[in-house]
Amino acid sequence: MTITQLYYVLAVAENQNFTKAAEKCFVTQPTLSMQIQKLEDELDVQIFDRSKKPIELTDVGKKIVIQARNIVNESYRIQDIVDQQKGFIGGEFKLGIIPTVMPTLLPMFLKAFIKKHPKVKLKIEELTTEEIITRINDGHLDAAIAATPLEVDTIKERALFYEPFVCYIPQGHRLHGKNNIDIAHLDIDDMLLLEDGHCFREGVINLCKAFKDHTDDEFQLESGSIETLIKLSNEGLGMTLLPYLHTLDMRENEKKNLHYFKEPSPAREVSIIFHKSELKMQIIESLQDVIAGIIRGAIAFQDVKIISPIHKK
Amino acid sequence: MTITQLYYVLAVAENQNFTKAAEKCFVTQPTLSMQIQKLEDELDVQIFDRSKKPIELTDVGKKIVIQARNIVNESYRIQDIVDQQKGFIGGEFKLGIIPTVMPTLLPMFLKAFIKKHPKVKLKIEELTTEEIITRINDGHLDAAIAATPLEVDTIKERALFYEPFVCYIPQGHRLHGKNNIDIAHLDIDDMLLLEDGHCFREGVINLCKAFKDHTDDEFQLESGSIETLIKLSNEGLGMTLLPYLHTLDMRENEKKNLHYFKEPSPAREVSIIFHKSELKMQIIESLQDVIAGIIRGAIAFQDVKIISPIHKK
DNA sequence: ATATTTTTATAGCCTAAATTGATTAACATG
DNA sequence: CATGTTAATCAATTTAGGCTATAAAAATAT
Repeated sequence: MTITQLYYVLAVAENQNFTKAAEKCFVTQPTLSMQIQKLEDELDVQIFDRSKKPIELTDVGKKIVIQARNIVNESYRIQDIVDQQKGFIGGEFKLGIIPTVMPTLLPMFLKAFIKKHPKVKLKIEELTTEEIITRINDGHLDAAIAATPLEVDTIKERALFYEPFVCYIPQGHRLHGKNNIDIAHLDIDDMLLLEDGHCFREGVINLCKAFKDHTDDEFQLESGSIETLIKLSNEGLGMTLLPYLHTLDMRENEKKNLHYFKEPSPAREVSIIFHKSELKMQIIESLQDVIAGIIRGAIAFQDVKIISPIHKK
Repeated sequence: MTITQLYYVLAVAENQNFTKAAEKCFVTQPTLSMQIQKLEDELDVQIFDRSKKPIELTDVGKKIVIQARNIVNESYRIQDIVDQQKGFIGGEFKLGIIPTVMPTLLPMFLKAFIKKHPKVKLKIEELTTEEIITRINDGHLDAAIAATPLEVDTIKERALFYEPFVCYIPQGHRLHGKNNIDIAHLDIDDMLLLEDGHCFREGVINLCKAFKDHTDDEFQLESGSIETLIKLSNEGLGMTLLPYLHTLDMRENEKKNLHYFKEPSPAREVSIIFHKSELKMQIIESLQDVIAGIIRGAIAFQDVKIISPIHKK
């Protein structure tokens, strides 16, 4: 058994296809076929059920894949140990960011981070929380920035900052003009929400539900971006909630529609998250430092109440 | 990097010698030299400091060895998964047993276990607790039977039974004839003890210390076996404590000298212990079942007070 | 039902890597 | 200084991994 063989198994299991997996591994398909057969012979067990199309894992195969993932990850850590010893911070680093954090936070820290670590090849992807969790678990992401707590036991979290929710209430709305909004005043029915899949949406729903038990899940107006949300709100279609950082670079005439919650303001916890195996931990910690340093000053709310970003049934 | 290379590194680290390590791996010394050099080249770091005699690990080397141990162990688990799937219970199984448990417990379960699992090649070694911990950690033991709790975070414990301490008090001793001995009556100064390194000794000391603060560590009479302890006691050199199972097959005239503690009787917890990686878990669980089944009935004390087997400073 | 496409397995070949035996170099020890 | 021990080096051999080409099997289209 070799680490390479295990790596091939992972590739085939992921792609459910020898040919595609071979491309990902930069070898030819016969190479994969043979190495996997060799491993199956050695263990004297079928890992893949080749009678199914697309190809499937057998029951043992599934367990072997989990273990293979472990071993391959742990093998990466040896290079990690060496890098750490040498103080070398570099290589590819794949970071996921949720859509509602991406446009505001990324410009704040990206330059500083690249300057600090020119040898790190940052690859940033905008992904939903769900996609992030999958990719951290299968090793396709080294870390991510997401709203927490997530309660996923394979993933560790380190809080970066607490970002308050701010009300955007257009003129003519019943709450317009009021400041120090109380959570109890919110009504999910005149609240514009992001599309399904955004954890900020879940946060808002959780917040509203905290005071009113609302089982009807059919929200009428939904949008894919916060910018659109603001425009829809301006059209008089309802109020909406914005993450605090989004309110910093708004036009002056729109800023007039911002209304803050009375403290403790509801807020989301934004964290850097990563697999519990703690691979590339130096880079993660450095990124954490950079963001924490930049955010300090930008957000200065004292007392916040953290809203869960996950949908509870 | 290959699993084989990591295995070679472990062998050299353990033996501090390429030639001996090569023998253990069933390859020639140049093979080891070359493979380890190759790994060092690939990682671009020295794992061994070859200027020292005997050869030593570098600082990174030490960390790499820990990680290599992980990876090699995890790779064994793949075969474990396959075996488990097939319901195959077999292969080599290395079990350590502490000296004060060995002679009484081993005869009780050995036959039954061998009969239940004829394909398992049992290798049993009598070892002190300290040796057992080292060998479980470095993978030279699959499991062991020892007094617990040990508080070693790499090792898991499963209690098998609670074995009460029984007083052996020769005629003429101040406590002779009394039954329902109270712990408070014990005096470490007229207590015969096992040699250093036996955890039963530590247990007895902890027990005596519980009531009298005794800092003088110079015990006069010490012995390497419980049999000798009894003989010394018969010579009028003091009383001693015996593990309950030892009292079952004593001669009748010696049984007269046994005095039980009043409940809750002090007792040692005897457990099957194994590395947290839980390799060969089917065998371990089966062994646990066999021993638990046999001991049931042999020990029927209701209320016991567990004495720690470790020396606390 | 047949042709076409897609996908995996097989075979033969080549190259690179692992291993060995023999030898050398370095070092410690009597 | 000689001797024994131990790791490194070198050339030779074996083994294993990978490639190209091709066959076989299965799915899809005609």
